[in-house]
Amino acid sequence: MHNKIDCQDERFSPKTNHIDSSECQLCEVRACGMCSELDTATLNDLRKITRSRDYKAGELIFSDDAPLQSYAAIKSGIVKLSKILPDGRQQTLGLGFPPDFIGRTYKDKNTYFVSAITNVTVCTFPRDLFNEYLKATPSLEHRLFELTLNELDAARDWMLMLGRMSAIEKVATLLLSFADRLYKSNSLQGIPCDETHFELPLTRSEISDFLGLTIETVSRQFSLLKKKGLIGITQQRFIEILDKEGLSLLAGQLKET
Amino acid sequence: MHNKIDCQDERFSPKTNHIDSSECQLCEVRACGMCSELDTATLNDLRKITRSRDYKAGELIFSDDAPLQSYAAIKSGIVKLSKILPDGRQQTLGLGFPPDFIGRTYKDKNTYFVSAITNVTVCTFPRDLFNEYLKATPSLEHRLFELTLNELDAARDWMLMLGRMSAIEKVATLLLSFADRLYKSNSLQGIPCDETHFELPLTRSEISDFLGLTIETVSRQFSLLKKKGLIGITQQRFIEILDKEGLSLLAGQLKET
DNA sequence: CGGTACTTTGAGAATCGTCAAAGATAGTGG
DNA sequence: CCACTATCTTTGACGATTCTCAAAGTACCG
Repeated sequence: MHNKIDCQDERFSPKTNHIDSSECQLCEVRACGMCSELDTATLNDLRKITRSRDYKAGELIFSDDAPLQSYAAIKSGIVKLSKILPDGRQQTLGLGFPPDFIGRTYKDKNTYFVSAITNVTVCTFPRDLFNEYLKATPSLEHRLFELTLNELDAARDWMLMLGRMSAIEKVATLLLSFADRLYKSNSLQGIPCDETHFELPLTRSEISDFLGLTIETVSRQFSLLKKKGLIGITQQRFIEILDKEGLSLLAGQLKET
Repeated sequence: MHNKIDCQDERFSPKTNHIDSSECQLCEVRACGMCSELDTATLNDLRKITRSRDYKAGELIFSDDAPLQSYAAIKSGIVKLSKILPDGRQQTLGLGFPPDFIGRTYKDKNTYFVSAITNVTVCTFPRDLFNEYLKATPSLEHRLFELTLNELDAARDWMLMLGRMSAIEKVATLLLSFADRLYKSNSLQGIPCDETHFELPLTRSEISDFLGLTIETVSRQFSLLKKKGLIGITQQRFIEILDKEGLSLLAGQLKET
């Protein structure tokens, strides 16, 4: 019985916890995540097969080859999706923020890795049971469809960046994107913040994997942006956007006037 | 009445045709496309709001800024999705083959261009009416969800290519991908073909937009592959794969032994 | 305080882009 | 049938951007 439910791959930290009903009501991502379309009864049913689980920064959540045993929804923290070429070259495909859903529905494998960038808490759902819910609950499938469409939009935006932008444009684009995303995410959770200051949750190495560059090139672009007075950097991770318009111009999404 | 149905943007070739019921039965993409999950009654309903439409090679099908008036399903031919930076740099996001669906559901705009690579025939559906069908028909939404997941998988494969592959690897990957896709597509339609000979439907310029390279670099990689004896080229467009394993090795997806 | 991991900076090399020109192909009209 | 043109492709020379390799600097943690 317990086996059936706790079917997360046990090679990685095996700790999972049951979810009680008050937790769902209090869940920060209840309103906008995959659960947002579910009525209380359905949510309660789903809750019974759901386990909460924590991952430390850097831990692997799903591998790209092991059969997918469960799906997950991010409650807090940031994850990255990535692919690796046989010779070790790595490309990050996108980031997952709360309340993103992770796992490839309708296939028994992910074709990419999912790993924790920061400490992460997720709700996990055993694959087989969740699939049955999905089949029986069109509103849930509808919500997942919408989330998937958003992911596809994001993937295509990054394709333009990867294929056609210079190193400096890529870095400027990433910074603007983070400023926006973190601001919205923090505001939503009631955390005081402003649009121009934020902490980059990624190392230079993670950034380079995301932008299709090397660490050194990324570092050079940061130095360049600082020298141009467009951004300020403190402690390597804390970014201040000093000239948002200038940065947007560099990012190449605005037409020069 | 006619306005309501023929709401395709009229700036582009305005010719549309009604679909009669026998046409749906004979449709080449009936079995695997978005219609595959629909029963006869639903299909007949949908058919009433559907119009067939032809586009010549090169024609624009959907723009990236005009409000989306209709969706479409590809019956024959190949389309490309692309984005353009304000300064004119272009990136192709993917190709659409029969029976792909085109158009962003649940948003009133595409964020990319869709244009015909070859001559193309599509079924078009007025947006408002189709949305109502979609809401009322979970099986249709399920099918579109599956197609979208496949698109997302494809987009992520190309992200790895765009971000981390060298020019020669990109070209090798593209050729292998086309050999496979065209072989499957032709086989499905009963067209005699083999896996090693095919006609590239893209110009060098379209290839370069797809791979995130320049025309010249693409051309040089073709010459290189020819010189290495991995491929043969006749009339610039007809490709013969002479050494599939060697090409796969170059594409970087196989581990060197 | 020392060790580890991350970041920055520099020098030189490789890859890819730019500019230019010549070669090939397809379509047009005489 | 053959020039003629427009478009696409190939090739070359050169330059710019990015990568590689190496070393020094900085932050973090016990």
